[in-house]
Amino acid sequence: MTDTGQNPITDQVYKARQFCEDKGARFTLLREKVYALLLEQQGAVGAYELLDTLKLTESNAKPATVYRTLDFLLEFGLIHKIESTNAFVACHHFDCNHPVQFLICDTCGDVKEIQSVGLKDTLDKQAQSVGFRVVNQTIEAHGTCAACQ
Amino acid sequence: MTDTGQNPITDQVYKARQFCEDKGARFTLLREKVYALLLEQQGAVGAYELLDTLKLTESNAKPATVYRTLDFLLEFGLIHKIESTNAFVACHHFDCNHPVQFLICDTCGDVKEIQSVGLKDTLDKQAQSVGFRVVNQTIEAHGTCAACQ
DNA sequence: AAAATTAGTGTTATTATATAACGGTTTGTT
DNA sequence: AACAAACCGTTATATAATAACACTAATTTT
Repeated sequence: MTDTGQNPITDQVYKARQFCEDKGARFTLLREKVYALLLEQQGAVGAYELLDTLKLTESNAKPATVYRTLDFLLEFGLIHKIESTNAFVACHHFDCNHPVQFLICDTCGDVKEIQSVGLKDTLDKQAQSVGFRVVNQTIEAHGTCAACQ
Repeated sequence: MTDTGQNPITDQVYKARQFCEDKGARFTLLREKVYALLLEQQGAVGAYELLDTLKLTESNAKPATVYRTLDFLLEFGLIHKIESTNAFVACHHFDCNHPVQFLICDTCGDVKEIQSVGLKDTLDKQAQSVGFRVVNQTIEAHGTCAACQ
């Protein structure tokens, strides 16, 4: 499989495989399928909704199947978890190392990922000023996207 | 019951009752008890942990009892939900109208609430720049508090 | 190449979190 | 007193996530 520029999802999956293998991690068929399913979604998806979709081709899939796979994808930054909705969303630029924040449209369900270093730094500084050392951040905004206004 | 300055929790409960009644909402005994229980905790508490505690005095309490009460308290801003841990924490200054962010210590479990207008505005602006209108924000930092370092 | 080790998956069961629905009771209003 | 609305008790169920164990595939060591 090569990056042909023909199919965005295929290309993204290819990039993900390269990324994993470069790190000595195995991008198995199951992991590829789950990642591809998430890429196909326009918004974030719950684990059980994802399971239902996965079952169409992997009839023996179970909750643990999905959660284990999601754990792997999360660990390598290929996907993100939206904490406020318990849903998962594919990440398209796992190779750059930017902080991440989400804009979640409550009307159409679309999730836009933004990468604001300024936002991250502001929170880090606020924390630092009270002696708190930040390890990771959850920043999610709910509202209405441009298209839905 | 008056604000005597003797017991911080009693005083806070008193303030909460005033606040609710000013808004025409009923601060029932159940709501008072749940709010008081949350005030007694040092960190955030899960709904079922709260239920167990509540059962000590309200032996007939059920999940719905707790969730309904939490919903009321959330609606009036007397408590907050920590999305990244599915836990609830009492708010001490529901009367001021500041935005809210949380610093969650993963070592001792303590939750510190901060109110940074700058942080809120930064996120609002970032969103605005891509045409997104923010209705509410979830900002939570995990890490290590000053005491635990 | 065989053995040993590690990583990944299948499967069953269980735990944790949250809501729906309905009936009865209390509170506030007319 | 009658009525309506809000609140609470209760049962059932939906949704989200993990534990534990056996088996298989891949990788490393010998």
